[in-house]
Amino acid sequence: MSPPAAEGTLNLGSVNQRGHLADQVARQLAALIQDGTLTPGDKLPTEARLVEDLKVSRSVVREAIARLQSEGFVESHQGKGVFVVDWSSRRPFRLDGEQISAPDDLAALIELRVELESGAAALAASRRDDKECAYLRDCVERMAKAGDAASMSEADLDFHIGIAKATHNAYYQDLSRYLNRHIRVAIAQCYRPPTHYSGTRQVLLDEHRAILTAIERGDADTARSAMRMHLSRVMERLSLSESAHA
Amino acid sequence: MSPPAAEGTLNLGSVNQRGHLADQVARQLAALIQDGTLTPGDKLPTEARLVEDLKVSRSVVREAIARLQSEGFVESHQGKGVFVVDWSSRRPFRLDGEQISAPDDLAALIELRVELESGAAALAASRRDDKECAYLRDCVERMAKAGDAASMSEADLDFHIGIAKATHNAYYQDLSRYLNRHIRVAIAQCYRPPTHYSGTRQVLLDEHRAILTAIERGDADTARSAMRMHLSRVMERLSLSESAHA
DNA sequence: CCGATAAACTTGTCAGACAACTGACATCCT
DNA sequence: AGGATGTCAGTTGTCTGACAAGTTTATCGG
Repeated sequence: MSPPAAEGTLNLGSVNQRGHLADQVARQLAALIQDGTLTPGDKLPTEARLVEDLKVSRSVVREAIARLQSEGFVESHQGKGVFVVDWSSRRPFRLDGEQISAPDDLAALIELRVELESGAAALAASRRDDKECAYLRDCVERMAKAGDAASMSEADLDFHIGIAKATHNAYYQDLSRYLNRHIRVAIAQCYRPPTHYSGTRQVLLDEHRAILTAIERGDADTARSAMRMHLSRVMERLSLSESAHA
Repeated sequence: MSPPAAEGTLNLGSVNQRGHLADQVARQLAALIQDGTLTPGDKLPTEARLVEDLKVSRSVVREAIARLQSEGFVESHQGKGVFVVDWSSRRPFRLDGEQISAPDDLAALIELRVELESGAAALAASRRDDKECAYLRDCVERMAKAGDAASMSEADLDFHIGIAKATHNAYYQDLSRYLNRHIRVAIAQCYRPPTHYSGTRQVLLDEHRAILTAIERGDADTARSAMRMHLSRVMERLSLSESAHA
């Protein structure tokens, strides 16, 4: 544990970023924590100091600190101060918008998704009930009938979420939902919407059907392999195979 | 999108829970969001209404809402109100303390960890460098020399974090670190510290060495299998095998 | 009826005051 | 000399009131 940062020595500058002041202060302080200027155990400057240095009201400072607390960066102790915690293992797993702008970030994220959803497919094969199978079947049918990329994408998302649900494991569901959402947002930002997808449409359908069939049959290993193959090919189609690690 | 909840009809009761008021209000509102009383698109009661109903100051309400924003539950729009977002896919993946108190919760979480760390081991086998191998070797040696359960556990944790690092994928590292921490905290809460672990110590060492050897050899498939076997056995040792899904 | 303006409503920020808590230091008692 | 108790300064937690900025609703005039 390093000695507490001396008050007044933090490079706080002025608040000059976008968004509301409390947002800005929270982001500024988070940056100091994430770049190692403030390390676990360090005490943040007092509220009074921050008010003076940042030229904002105490309410703004307090709201910023409330945010940092919720984000798992700090803990506040009345009468003592606000301290940086061991956030690297306590901060909820989150994907920040700016983090996924580069192809290698997206590739790394999809790589994680490959593992997660392969496992989900295997569990779903073991645990799905008839209703869940019917839902997955419906998703694949909707994909087959989709008239545009958006409908296709929505049915695709529902398929993947349906599989996570069929695992009967809430953590899989939560994480899968979160990853799926962010990956789709990132893809939409990085890649032009395909004007035609007919070239890959049949391939996509075949891949989804293979996954569905394995799940229906209760064949965990085949479901796992089919999902892995499907998602690995997503990566190839996005030309990401060589970008997953720096 | 359901019509906004009518103001005044929320069962807000009084603030009577532990912790600071802003914490309590945030938790209370989060519960309303998570139990479906407030659904995505719904507008929260105004600050003035909350102040009146909860009999707290406006600062407390604002700090609570700041927390909910950071937690991914709501967005606030000046002049309009505070609205519940589609939080189920936008809220960072988090593990709340109370969530992991039952064996079936812990089993579900370990089940997720099995997939994640199996994948990590495979990637680490493909990507590790000599320095990372040396670090893993050191961890296993520390485990072999550990004089008590705490030292063993610490070396074990470092081994797993070292593997996640060797994936060269930041998402794996973040998620692995987060899962490992929470699983250890949950195990410590649910299970008595083993007074003797000599019965399983050799087995544990052998399992870790098998993983290490596969990683050193760059054998992704064997590393994956060895890690899967190791963690599945952790579940068995904790008598969790039959608890992973309800 | 439609467009412009004013008023009302809602969140964002500021400032000041007091409450509750912590730690350091001084004083008192054994 | 050592331990217990009290005081004070510093820090966070809460409350109150005021004004700024943005949105929605109501009013007025053509």
